Amino acid sequence: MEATAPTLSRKAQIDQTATALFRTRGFAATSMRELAEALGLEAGSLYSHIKSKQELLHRICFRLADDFFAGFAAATHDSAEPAAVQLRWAIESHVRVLTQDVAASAVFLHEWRHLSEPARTEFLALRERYEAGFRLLIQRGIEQNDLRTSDTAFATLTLLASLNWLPTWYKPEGKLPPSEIAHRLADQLLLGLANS
Amino acid sequence: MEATAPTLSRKAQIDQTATALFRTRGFAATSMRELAEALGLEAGSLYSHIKSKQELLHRICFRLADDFFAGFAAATHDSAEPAAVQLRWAIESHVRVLTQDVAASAVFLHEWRHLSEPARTEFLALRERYEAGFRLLIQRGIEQNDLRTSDTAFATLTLLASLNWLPTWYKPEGKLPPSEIAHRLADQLLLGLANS
DNA sequence: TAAGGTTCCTAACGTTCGTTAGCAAGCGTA
DNA sequence: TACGCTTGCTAACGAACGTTAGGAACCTTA
Repeated sequence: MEATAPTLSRKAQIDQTATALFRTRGFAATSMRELAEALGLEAGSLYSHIKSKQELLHRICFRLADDFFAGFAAATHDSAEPAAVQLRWAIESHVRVLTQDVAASAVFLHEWRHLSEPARTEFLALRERYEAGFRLLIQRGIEQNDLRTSDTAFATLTLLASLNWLPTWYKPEGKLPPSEIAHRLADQLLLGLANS
Repeated sequence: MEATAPTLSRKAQIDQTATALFRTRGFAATSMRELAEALGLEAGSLYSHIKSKQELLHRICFRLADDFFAGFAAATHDSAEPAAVQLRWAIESHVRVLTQDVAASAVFLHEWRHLSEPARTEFLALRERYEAGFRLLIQRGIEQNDLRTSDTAFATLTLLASLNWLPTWYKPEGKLPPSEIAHRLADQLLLGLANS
């Protein structure tokens, strides 16, 4: 068992439906019977495909973590580029991952608390590593005199906060394409609201 | 019954403990037995003081909504002031409410989904009204040539997003006093990260 | 002392929860 | 045809859930 690619279709379907339910009702408030009904089958049948409810949450959260890291790595790959430019790319990559799967992003951002140990601790460590990446970019941007802020850690949190609120209001069918959203977000965060 | 001020102390104690638990474990994942144990009594005893678990969530959410509106009204009371200044005050008021009771703020921001109807709909309407207040300030700031943005609604969402992430990392015992946090947040959001 | 209110208890209710066991139908491959 | 794999079913398990009923101890006020 656990070979390369058997039984991926039905499992993926369960993941997707679970993601949508976890997003709107929350992990704890979503029952396996609800999930089963949304898929058109009985609760017990789910366990032919998954091991537990916890496993679903685990897969959703860590898959997205992988996506964020991959995007960040790509955005900061060209280290010859100024840090401020790399930061803008990292912001746009972050937004791209968020908009690519809004439901999974919302779960990733809000439902990770319900991960059982040791996954929860592992998740938080990953999150911290990711934030540290942004912090370093901002720090280097300041050294290169392209950015300014009184508190790097503070600025990092605020920046990611703005980005991470996106899944609460973003609608894939909205008029703004993800790339445009990413661009505007980066503009507003880097240039501010005030007229110079 | 339901007179002016009988039995307020124990009830308030329950509210406070429930707020802390709802924040860390989430509303759905917090059981009345857990809540009772945290207060040093049995589950059934809670119902001498409250009507239901739902009532607890309702009170927490709507009390904070009141606080936000009161703060906003005070911040924008002097309509002779430029909109950009009123906006800064409104931001600082928002941060003040958030930091005054971080646990309740976190519940307000994340657990309102579990309000049952019609409270949930009512809550969302209040939230929209509050956001509209900020939107109007930004709009007027643009007309008065003190602010600039390509999309008012967009800027409003981003601004509130930065503020609302605060309860996830703010520690009352931290080195920065709330007023300083409010000031820095307003600065970063209004002036941006980039060097002019 | 009597009355009323507050606070908390024990015990239990009906329901829902995540999960398991055992079985059967359908499938493609040998 | 026979095999193994996938997919799904029914039925049930023990546990936990929110909530209620009924009673007891305590405090204050009359």
